[in-house]
Amino acid sequence: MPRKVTKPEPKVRLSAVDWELAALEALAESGLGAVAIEPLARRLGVTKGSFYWHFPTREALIQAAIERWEHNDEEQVVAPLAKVADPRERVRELIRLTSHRRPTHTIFAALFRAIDQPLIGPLLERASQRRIDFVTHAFREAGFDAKTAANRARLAYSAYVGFVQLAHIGQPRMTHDEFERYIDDFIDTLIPSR
Amino acid sequence: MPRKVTKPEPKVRLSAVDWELAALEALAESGLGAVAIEPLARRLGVTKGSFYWHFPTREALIQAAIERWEHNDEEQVVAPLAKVADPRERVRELIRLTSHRRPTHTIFAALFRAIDQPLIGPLLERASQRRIDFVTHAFREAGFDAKTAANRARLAYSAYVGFVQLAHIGQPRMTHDEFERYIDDFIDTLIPSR
DNA sequence: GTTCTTCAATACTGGACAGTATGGAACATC
DNA sequence: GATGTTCCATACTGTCCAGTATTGAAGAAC
Repeated sequence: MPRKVTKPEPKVRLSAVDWELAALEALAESGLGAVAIEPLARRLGVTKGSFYWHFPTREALIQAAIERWEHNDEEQVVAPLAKVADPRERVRELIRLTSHRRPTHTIFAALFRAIDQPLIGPLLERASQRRIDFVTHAFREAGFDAKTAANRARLAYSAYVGFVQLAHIGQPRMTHDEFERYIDDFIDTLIPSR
Repeated sequence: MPRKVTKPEPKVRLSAVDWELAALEALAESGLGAVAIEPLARRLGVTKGSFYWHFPTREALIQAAIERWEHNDEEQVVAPLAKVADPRERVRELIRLTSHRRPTHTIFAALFRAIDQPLIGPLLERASQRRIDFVTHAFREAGFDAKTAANRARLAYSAYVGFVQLAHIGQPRMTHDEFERYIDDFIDTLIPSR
């Protein structure tokens, strides 16, 4: 017997971090609009009285949550890849890493759907710039000239952003093998093996 | 002297079409959330009493508006291209056509940000499938095998979707020439000139 | 010029949520 | 075991919007 659809977690006591994590969860599941005090409170089994002790405002929660995500994302995606010496292999790894859905990419997609919101736009601008720079640098190391490297990085990143959106409606209805084949083609197209 | 920021259009009398066009305008400017009866009424210089004469519900308005967009889009983008005989040239034209911002692409981007909404998801699924099929078919005619054509079409469409999103925050801050060069590289990458 | 149809204004109800104010319960500390 | 701190509940207010009900006004039809 499921304990209740929206698990009102009879947690003893909450901290600000609990609210941040719940916010990210709601964001991933149902978008930024679902990051609302009262629904989150219901979800956590408390009332909004709790929330306003930990945060002054909804915006502060969103701020804290996305900072947490940004930090976590940097740590789990960018940092591990910096160690890969061969630039072609580095890009291959990046694509492989980002092409398999993980919670952080679900959040990434949700953020893009909220790109109009005041805090989210600048966040995505920063994140996008970092990623594009990362790939541009790798392409340069791989021997492309500056302009070509920049363009190809933009192309790769755009394709990633688009793919993440499409995956959200399950548009590229593919089997696992088809998907792998797609990724391989993707890589071959962007990084021709000379 | 601007007549007033939100132009309360002292129009004599409105039709359902006026509401649909206003809905599309609001959608393009501020997303689906802005397609709300009362704000639109203010914008049109009337009250919601008018709206509920023409439409039974907000959903009906959205339905009508996106149908209008879908029809218009089919007529202005897909149809003209079907005439281009050479498949490579056809894809080139498509990319050129869709890479320069026009109102319909702004709407396309806004729709993607509302992909969670009940009416929008299925719409984008249909539209995406049509576009991907279109490009896949062109690639097949250009001599690619079935799988490669499908993958490359997916890649191209994903890049388009991502690009449209990024353009919304002005992320690929490019001059006109840089942009043209980017498009050329994009085309060369996807359709190598043998 | 009266009647019918079309469009719009006014004045509601109701729901969802942000934010405030205040009181209460549990816990630690001394 | 009284006191202070931490966390939460309750009970508000205010805002925005969907949807309904009713009335009113302008033009068309007769």
